[in-house]
Amino acid sequence: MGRDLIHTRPMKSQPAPPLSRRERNLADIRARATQIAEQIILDEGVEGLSARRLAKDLQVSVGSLYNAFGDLHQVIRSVIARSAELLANALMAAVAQAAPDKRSRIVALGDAYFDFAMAEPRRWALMFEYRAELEIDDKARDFQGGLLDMLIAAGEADPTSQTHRQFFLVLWASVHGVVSLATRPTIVAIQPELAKNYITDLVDSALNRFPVD
Amino acid sequence: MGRDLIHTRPMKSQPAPPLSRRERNLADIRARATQIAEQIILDEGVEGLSARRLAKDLQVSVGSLYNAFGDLHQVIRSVIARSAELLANALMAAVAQAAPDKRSRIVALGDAYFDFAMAEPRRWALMFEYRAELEIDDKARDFQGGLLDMLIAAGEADPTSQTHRQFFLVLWASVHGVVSLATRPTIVAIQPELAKNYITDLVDSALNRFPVD
DNA sequence: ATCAATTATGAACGACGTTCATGAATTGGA
DNA sequence: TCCAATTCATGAACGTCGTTCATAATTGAT
Repeated sequence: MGRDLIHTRPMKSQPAPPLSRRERNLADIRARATQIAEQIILDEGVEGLSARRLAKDLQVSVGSLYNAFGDLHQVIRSVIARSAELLANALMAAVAQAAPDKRSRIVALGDAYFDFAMAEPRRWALMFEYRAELEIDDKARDFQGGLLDMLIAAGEADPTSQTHRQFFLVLWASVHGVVSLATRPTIVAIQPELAKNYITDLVDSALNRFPVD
Repeated sequence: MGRDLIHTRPMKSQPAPPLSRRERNLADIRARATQIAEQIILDEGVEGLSARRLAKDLQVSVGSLYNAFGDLHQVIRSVIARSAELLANALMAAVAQAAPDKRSRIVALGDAYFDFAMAEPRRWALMFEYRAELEIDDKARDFQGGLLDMLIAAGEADPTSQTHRQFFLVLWASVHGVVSLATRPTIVAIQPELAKNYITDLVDSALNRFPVD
């Protein structure tokens, strides 16, 4: 199972940070476990992930896995954290490439959010629909607050104004809802090509009603 | 596209068709199992439900439970079906009590959808965010199509027009998204009292943009 | 080379979903 | 009423799950 598409294993070169062998091994296990767990979740959903299987794929004992993570939830949290980075990067790239007017930037954000979810629905579901005891997670809250801030910045709104924040929160929620329905096969179908129009409509509609300007 | 909103399957039937003792017992187990499973799910989420625990609470062997349901997923499906009835009833009651103009009716629908989710978040999550192998469920699709029909009727729109259907689908998706964020504690907070305003705004915004009238 | 501290290991524990042989109960026809 | 035939209830059993733990191996520093 050698599927290392990326060189995440730093071999034994460039020991600028004096990481002990133990620490390096621990970090290595954590990194590889996150990678493999992510692949399993993307392929089969979070239900397909198990400690034993992860350990076997890692060529490591269950005990070692638990020594590196303490909990299977922590592995999942790690995948969520990585996914948060990916989403943030995708959104930042979208605004960067968008035309410099705020309508274009907001539409670009909505489209990118939608594309991200449709490209890997299970990853999106893990981030926004996975309910587990890891509910009370400050990092998740911060991350999602960051998404909102990004949207507010794209809209050139006042990040300190509660009115503005709420306004863009509803906009995000609306796009979020379209994505939630679109990624769910059991729900009345939303064709992907139409969803983009929906999002554009939502943004236009929102901008028309934006308080002050 | 005509579909029954509710699949009224009377669980506990004592009427004319003479139910054999076996059938009655089977039906009784199914009804009680659904009831107890619902309570567990409402209290602890769907993760708290297990066949052994359900059987013990039912004072019945696991085998009997499997004889009545064949699958634990079927018990969950049964709870979902019951929840679908509850939501449909709540929405119908909301339109019935609303003022007779379409704006009031649509707002009432949105508010009722929100109230339903906030009153029992785990039930709502089970219906709309629970991802399992029961994905390909025609009944769920029909039910959700029924919800959309109800909304279209409340908006006095043309149920055969794809444009109208899509329009109200986006409206539903928007409210759905607000609910999805509001029921999720890890996500940036949406205060319940504000959410109602959001929904009203969404409806007004939608009605302003409604094609033709 | 020695040794205390840390890490790796996999057997073990209890709980899970599900199946199955076994025995008890119910049925319809005699 | 009785009796096969059919159906149902039961709990032990299977494999897997998350997690723990005594034990063995390995480490860094001497």
